Amino acid sequence: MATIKDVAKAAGVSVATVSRVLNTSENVRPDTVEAVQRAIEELDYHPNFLGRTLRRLETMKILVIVPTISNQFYSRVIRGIQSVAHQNGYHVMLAITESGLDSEQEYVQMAQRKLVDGIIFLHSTLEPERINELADSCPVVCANEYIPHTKLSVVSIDNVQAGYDATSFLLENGHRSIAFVSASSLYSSSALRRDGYLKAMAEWGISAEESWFLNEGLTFKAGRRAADRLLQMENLPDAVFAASDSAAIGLISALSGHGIQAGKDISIMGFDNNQIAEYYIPALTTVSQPQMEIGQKAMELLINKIQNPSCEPQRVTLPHRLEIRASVRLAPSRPAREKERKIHP
Amino acid sequence: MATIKDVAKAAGVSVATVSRVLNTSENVRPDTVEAVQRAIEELDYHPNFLGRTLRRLETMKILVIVPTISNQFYSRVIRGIQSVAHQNGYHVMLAITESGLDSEQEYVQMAQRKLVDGIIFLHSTLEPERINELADSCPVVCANEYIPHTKLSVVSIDNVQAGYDATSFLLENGHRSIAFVSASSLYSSSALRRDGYLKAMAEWGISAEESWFLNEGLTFKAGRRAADRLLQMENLPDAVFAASDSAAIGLISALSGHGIQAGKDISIMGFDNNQIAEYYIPALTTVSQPQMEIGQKAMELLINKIQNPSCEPQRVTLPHRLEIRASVRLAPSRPAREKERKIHP
DNA sequence: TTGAAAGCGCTAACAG
DNA sequence: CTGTTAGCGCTTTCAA
Repeated sequence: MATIKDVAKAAGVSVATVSRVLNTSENVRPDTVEAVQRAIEELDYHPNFLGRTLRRLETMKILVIVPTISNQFYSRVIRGIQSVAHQNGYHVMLAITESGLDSEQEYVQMAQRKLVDGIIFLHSTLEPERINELADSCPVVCANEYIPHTKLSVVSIDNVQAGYDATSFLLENGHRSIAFVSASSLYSSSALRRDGYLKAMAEWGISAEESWFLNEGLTFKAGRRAADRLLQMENLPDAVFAASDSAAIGLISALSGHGIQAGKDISIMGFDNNQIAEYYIPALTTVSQPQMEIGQKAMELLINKIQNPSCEPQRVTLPHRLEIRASVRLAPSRPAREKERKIHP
Repeated sequence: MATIKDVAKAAGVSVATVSRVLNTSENVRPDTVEAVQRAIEELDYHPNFLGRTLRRLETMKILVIVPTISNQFYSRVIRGIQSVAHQNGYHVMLAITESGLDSEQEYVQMAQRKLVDGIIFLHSTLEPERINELADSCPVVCANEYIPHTKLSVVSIDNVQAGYDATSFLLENGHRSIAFVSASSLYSSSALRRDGYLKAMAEWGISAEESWFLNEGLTFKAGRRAADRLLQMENLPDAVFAASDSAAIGLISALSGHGIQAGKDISIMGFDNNQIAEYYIPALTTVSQPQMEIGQKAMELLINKIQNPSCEPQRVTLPHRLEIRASVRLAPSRPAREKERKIHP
């Protein structure tokens, strides 16, 4: 491996000059530049960025902590992050915490060890104090989930409003008994959507029954479990609002195995508008989130924080949208043209 | 930021001793260890790994080049990679090349610049020569796709056999006119599955018609496009073999919009056994790949290559399996118990 | 416009 | 068992 020294020697200049050429800096005579470049070419030299990194004490890497990438919601947020990262010369490292294989704690150390310049949490199970500690020594932002008792920047939709809109839509279309499938309150988003759900129900004067809350989780399997519980009830609810498309699909699939058709015998509302929602049979009515934008904005905030560590944390709310398809039975009177209503925060 | 020097000073020892303690090395008196640890505690010292990295000239990072992470196939392979990486102290960086946003070339430079210790390609659009060049200066392995004219280790299923098995299954169940949806030959896996398809068709004395080859791609949208073409044919084929579950689902969804039911009016075979396959309606008959294992094995090969650069490239073939569900109509005579036949390479 | 030299933070011989 | 010392490869003052 040729080093900068070898190039300097070959070009008959000092390492400082080579360094200048590498960084396309000015103040080098054109013929010197050329000589250096020839030497680089001849030696097939590639600068070792570790040296630069150590010297500059910046890695140009950021860490994204994500529960799973099997869910399209996260993969789209990550794409958003990656696009902005790339535009700004950053590289993205992923910490997938699912299954506890990689302890979050362990990854957080990477920041303290200066292996990354910042962290984006797409979800966290760490205690707020630990996060605050971390945030004191390293730029951190949250996307999608809000971590209580911390003063971090966070970008997400208005989950309360989204839960409210989804539930209202069900109510407006004549559904009254509405079950709610979500993750436990480990996810702030789930808890907030539930608040929205409760608010809408209250407005219509309906008090939700205890049995309607199915905290089975957000996965396909969770949906299936929720279906099992639904099937054991005396009265099947009119509708189910699931806090993820995967859960909604698990639900529909399991119910269909018992001859219950979504969109006909029962209405199912999903959340996220994953690509499959459009292709599922029946196509899923769901709440669409601007996933790419969430990622992009989060990365922008992080870069801002890296460049200007003393800046104030921000709370960015992006718009969601109801995506009306076939899995929710509409009231006969409902006009068809109201296909996509955009709700701004 | 406290450095190793500060700790040394505070503990009244040399930096070498601190370094020894950090690396849990032997040969340090217990009370010295304790003194150092106290100093570390007091100063809230976190070692800066960049120093170590530069010194050891190894980053303990590997790069995974992947076309997309929105497809569950890739996310599972990545999980496999990550699990083995983690066990061995490596961290994973992702290069998502989809949409040409991140040029592959650019990422490959990271290896040359010593920012990563090795690369796993899940797919590549680089010319074979460039890959070979790269492989000369950096450990590289391929997973899933085979890159022709290169001498890299690669781990995948036997795609010819898988294509053959899937097609044979359709043939055995009475289907004769079978369309084939796949990506263009940019993906070696697609080309190989096609070979298997042709082999099976030939064995049954059926010559595939030109119009049966629908090289629309592997995405949901590709499946939809394939459906459009199917619908324009004079005679709808008996069955379609799609080289991905997403394409199969796009297909089924689009056909269903025209009143054609998969599993009844037409048979659809998918590929990959994504989680959705089980939850789709109708559930997808598909070829299951051991995605996690592919990733794990690839990472093992890479680590081996890193530790022993002169080792010979290997070709690892993992078993696939037919997953029989509802989207393929079975011949009446077919015994039900042959539910899962495992085919070893 | 260029070079010499001092590190970035850490590790690893080599002495003692 | 511990300290001294010489770098890893690069950038960046400071002089010349």
